[in-house]
Amino acid sequence: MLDIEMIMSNPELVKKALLKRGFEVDFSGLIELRQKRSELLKKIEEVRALRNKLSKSIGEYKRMKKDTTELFAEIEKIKDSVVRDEEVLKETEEKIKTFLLKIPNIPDEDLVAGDKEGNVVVSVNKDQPNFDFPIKDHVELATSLGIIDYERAAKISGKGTWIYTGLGARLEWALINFFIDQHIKDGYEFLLVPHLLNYESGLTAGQFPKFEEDVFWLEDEQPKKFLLPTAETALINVHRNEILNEDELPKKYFSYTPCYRKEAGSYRSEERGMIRGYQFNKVEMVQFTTEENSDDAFLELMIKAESLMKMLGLHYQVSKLAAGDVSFAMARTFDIEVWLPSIKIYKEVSSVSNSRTFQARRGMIRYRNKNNEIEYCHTLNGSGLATSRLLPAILEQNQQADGSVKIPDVLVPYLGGITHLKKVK
RNA sequence: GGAGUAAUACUCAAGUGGCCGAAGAGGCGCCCCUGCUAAGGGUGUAGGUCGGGAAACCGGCGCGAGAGUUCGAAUCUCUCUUACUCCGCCA
Repeated sequence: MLDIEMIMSNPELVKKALLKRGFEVDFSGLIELRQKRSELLKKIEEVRALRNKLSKSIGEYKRMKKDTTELFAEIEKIKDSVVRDEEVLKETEEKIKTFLLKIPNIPDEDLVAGDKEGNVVVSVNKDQPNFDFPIKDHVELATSLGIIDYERAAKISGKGTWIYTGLGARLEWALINFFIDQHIKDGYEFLLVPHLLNYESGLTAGQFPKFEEDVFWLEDEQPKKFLLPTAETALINVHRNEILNEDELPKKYFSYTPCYRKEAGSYRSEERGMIRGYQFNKVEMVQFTTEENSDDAFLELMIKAESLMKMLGLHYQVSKLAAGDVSFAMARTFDIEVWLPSIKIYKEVSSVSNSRTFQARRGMIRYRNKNNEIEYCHTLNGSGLATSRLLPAILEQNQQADGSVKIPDVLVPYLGGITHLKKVK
């Protein structure tokens, strides 16, 4: 949520900034609502103050056994005068909130305007791998190595799913464990979080109200719950409605969860296999920090995510997203995209973002600074990393002429010393 | 899933309609005493949010959340949430 005071004091500037992400907004309605709110509030508070005073007097009179008829007559005069105003005020505030909740975050100044065509590759790790043999895509590889079972997954669940089998499951798990160990080493606290979240959590993270359609709902639960689309949604909400102390910041957390997403019918042929599914695995990092340390935290998350990729020895690029490609709640995002040789495309395996105070305002995530003032936290998140997309990349980038796949060295200890996945048929 | 109890400030806790934004204790701040690591005395301190104001300050809301009764609600009524206890079921 944006700071309403900022919008009120500079609507044109905010409007212009949002236009960078292709979001057109007209604040004239909001300004009117604020005006209305201000007038109503003044009126209502005056009447309430008078009423409180009179009520207090009644108490005093009664204790002194004095006659209260006059006071009651006076109170009768103002009693219902603002009832209607109170209703209108409530509606007005509701409208203001609803409006604000649908405004996306302001992109950082250094972002280029426009949609994802404006994304810029800011760095590249390693050269694209060269193959002196006809390469296979990850679906072929996974099938011939016997590490993924798509057909049985379709049988027991449906489309957009798969089963990791045998060494496939162990490889996926090795990735997750490797990441977990790295984050622990870097001083991040490991949280295993609920996967079924309440509405408020989605609202704070910025998924709702705009993207309620994109998640899976459990309608039978009352109040209804949704399956988290990323661990970020849970992690960001850990300190909702809390006031932290500055000296306990930054808070650094990470979690492993499956991510459940509807991905409404957007399958392209290039996204077959494990590139896009209803459920995928991801290790996610989150930081709560101060404005002062916000940019450093972003850098840290970036470096951490990249270092994981480097340790895996994969070819990837880092993209700085254009304003229009940055998601609703975020002010800036850098993506790490891994190279998939079969389709000659880079696919996102990590997204590092800074929401600034956007999520904190929605969820009242605050801290008390050294001067004893209350401020909003800055919240940041970054995948570290999305394992379900890494496995295909490892298969494709590390495939050998004989159809086997070399396991990245750092994962070998997690696989009981296995160095290669070998063909089973 | 059933039945019951509870939710008050940083923590514990008192408070069944007005004198309660809230006793008391701990904690924390300051001062004194003592002197060697643990104790004594005094004193101060109550959050948050919205609005007005240059400020001092004034006012609205606020005792888990929401609604209601009332001139007036921490206190009465209803709904919800959460925690605990017992029973049932279950990895």
